Amino acid sequence: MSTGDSASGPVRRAGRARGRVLDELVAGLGPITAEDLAARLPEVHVSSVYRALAVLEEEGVVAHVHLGHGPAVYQLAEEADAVRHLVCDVCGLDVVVPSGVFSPLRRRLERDYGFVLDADHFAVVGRCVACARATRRHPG
Amino acid sequence: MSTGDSASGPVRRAGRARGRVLDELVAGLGPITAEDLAARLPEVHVSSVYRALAVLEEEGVVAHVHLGHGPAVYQLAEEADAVRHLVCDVCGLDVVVPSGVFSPLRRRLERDYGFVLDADHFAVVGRCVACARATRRHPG
DNA sequence: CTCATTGCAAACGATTTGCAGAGAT
DNA sequence: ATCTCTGCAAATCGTTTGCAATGAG
Repeated sequence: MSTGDSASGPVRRAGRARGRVLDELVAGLGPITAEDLAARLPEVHVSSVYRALAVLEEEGVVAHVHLGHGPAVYQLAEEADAVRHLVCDVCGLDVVVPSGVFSPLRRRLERDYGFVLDADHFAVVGRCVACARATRRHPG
Repeated sequence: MSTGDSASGPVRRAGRARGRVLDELVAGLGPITAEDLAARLPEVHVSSVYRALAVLEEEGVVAHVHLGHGPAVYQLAEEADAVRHLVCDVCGLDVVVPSGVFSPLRRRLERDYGFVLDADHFAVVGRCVACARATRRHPG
C-alpha cells in the first residue's frame, strides 16, 4: 500500500508528438480536429497525434467533442468546461453557448429518468439561424 | 406547370431490397441498424439496404437516428416522431423519452440563439441510472 | 538499459460509390 | 426497350492498432 498507486498506469516519458500537440492546443486555436492538428505538425504523424491526444485526455488536460456528422474536435479541458456546442447540421456552424443553458433539461432528465446528461461530449444538433431560415421549404 | 413536378426525381420501380427492408421495419423491430437489417435479409446486400433506406427516407417513410458512438438506427418515421433518444455512453442503453421533454430547451435555444434544435436526428448522450451510479469513482 | 513513445502501414467500422448485370414497367 | 434497381467490390472517412525502430529516464 505504499508504492502501489492503483490507477497510476505507465510512467510517462515526454516525446516529440505530445509536446507539439499540447503546444498547439495551448496556442489557443480553439476546437480543432486531430487531422488539422497533424497538418500543422509536419513532424508528427496523425496516429501519433491521436495517441498524444488520448494520453492528454487521460490526464484531464484535453477534452474532445463530437460535432454532429463531422470529426471530433479537441481542446484544452479548461477551455471546454463552461461551454456547450450547438452544431448546424446543414452548414456545420458551431454555436457555442454557456453550459447553464442545459441545466433545466439536465435536472429534468436526472430526476425523471435517472439519466445523467453529458452535453459536453456530444454536440447538440440542429440548424443555425441562417440555415433554419433557408430550410423553410423554399418560400413561395 | 402541369407534368413538371419540380422535385419529383426518378420514377421509382419496386425492387426486392426495398420491399424486404420496408417489410422488416413494418414488422416493428423498433430502431435497428442497417447491418442488422441486412443480417435478417440474406438475399439483400448491405449496400442495397443502405440504398433502400435512403430512398425510403427521401419519401418520408423512414427516419434514422445517430446513437452516440454506435451506428445509426432506422425506424418508421411515424414511430420515431414522438420520441427522443437518450443513449448511455457506457453501456449503450437507449432510453426513449417523449419529445415534450425537450420543448423548454428547444424554445430557449430558438429564442436566445435562433438555433432550431433537431433532437430527433442525433441522440442525446450521457449515462443511464445504472452506469451513472457505477461511474461515481469506485465508492469506498 | 528499459520501457514509453513514435512512425508507418495496415486494419477498422460504418457508410458510400462505380460499374456491369438483373429486373420492373 | 428503357431506365431503375441490385450485387459486388473497392473506395471513403475518421480513428485505432501491430510492429519495429527511436528516444527519454
